[in-house]
Amino acid sequence: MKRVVPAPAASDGRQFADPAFSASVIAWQKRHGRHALPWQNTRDAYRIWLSEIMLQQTQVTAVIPYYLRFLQRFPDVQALEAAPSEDVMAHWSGLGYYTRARNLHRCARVVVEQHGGQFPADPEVLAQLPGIGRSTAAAIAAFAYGARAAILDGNVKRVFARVFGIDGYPGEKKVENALWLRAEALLPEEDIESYTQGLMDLGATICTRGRPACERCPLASRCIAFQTGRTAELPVRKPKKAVPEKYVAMLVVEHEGRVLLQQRPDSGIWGGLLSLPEAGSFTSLEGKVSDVPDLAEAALQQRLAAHGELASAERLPVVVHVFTHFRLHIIPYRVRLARQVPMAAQDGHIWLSTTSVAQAALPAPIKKLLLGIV
DNA sequence: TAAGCGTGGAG
DNA sequence: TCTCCAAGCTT
Repeated sequence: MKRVVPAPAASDGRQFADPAFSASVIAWQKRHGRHALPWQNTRDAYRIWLSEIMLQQTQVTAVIPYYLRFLQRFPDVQALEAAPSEDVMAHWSGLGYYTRARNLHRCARVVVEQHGGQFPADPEVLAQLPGIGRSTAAAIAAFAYGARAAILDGNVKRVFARVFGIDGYPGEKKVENALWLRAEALLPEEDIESYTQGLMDLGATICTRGRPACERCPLASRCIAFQTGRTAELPVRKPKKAVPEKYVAMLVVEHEGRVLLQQRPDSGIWGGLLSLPEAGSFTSLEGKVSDVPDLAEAALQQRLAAHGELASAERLPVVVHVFTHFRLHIIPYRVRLARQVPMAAQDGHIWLSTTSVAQAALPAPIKKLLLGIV
């Protein structure tokens, strides 16, 4: 005897389709959305690409001045492709996540060399380029070419988690897949630009993390979080973890109006940037803070043997810099040399004029430290 | 799959 | 002062 089996839920997300949803977003965006950001009102794929990369994990207000300076120096993909990497890194200095800058430069080369200087219109092709993932590819394709492609950034995740009452941390694969399914299913047939921008604008100006303005939200009547008083709980927070403490001694070696810097490796923190030479480092798990001076002194002597004769050394105040995943205590030593040993770019060392510090490809806290003392 | 990767603004 | 995390991608 046969049992009646309920039809399996469509795994392609068709059951989530809802034209009224996108209609609400589009109508709201046209009337209340943002229309004057520096990267809007253009179809220039280069400008749109640049903005999307800068905006990854970075807020609009932080991006705007960098975007304008970058565009002035590198007005098109050919200019960027032809530029030396130090120049590119210098214009990214302070914006963070520096892999983005190196991938940006790599991507410019690929676009010029393999795509005739034209960004592809197909999101799947875009997503093959360095630094461009699924969501960024969709945003570029939508804004530059009107392509029908779904984004899923932090704004969309927040809006969807609340409107559809989706539990679970969105960083979790299972939850993210469920969100992508909604994103694809809810795409309108037309007016992709307004819809895509509308989702971002809703998340940025109405459906904010704290104190969302639900009374002005066009989706409130269909929002599960709003109806059930759960806007403060959704989306589910990232599980908290202990933040490791790291300590590093850094050398501020000055001589005749120049400061000694060292190129950092491409991988790891501040990858590809210049920074101060280091002399001893450890995490809170390995040793004690009180050991740092001794570690530094020892490394100091070795280092100085390569670069000159030590005239004086002085401890500077500790700089604490907080990253997303650890806290760094920088213990700077100000060192003056009696004479400078002739030195080529060994180990990636360079002498930088102190008047050039503000323009250099330095990490934010190092630039700030140097500008305060040289 | 989850961890690594910056910085600054908001609350 | 402290917590949280933003227009995510890469390995």
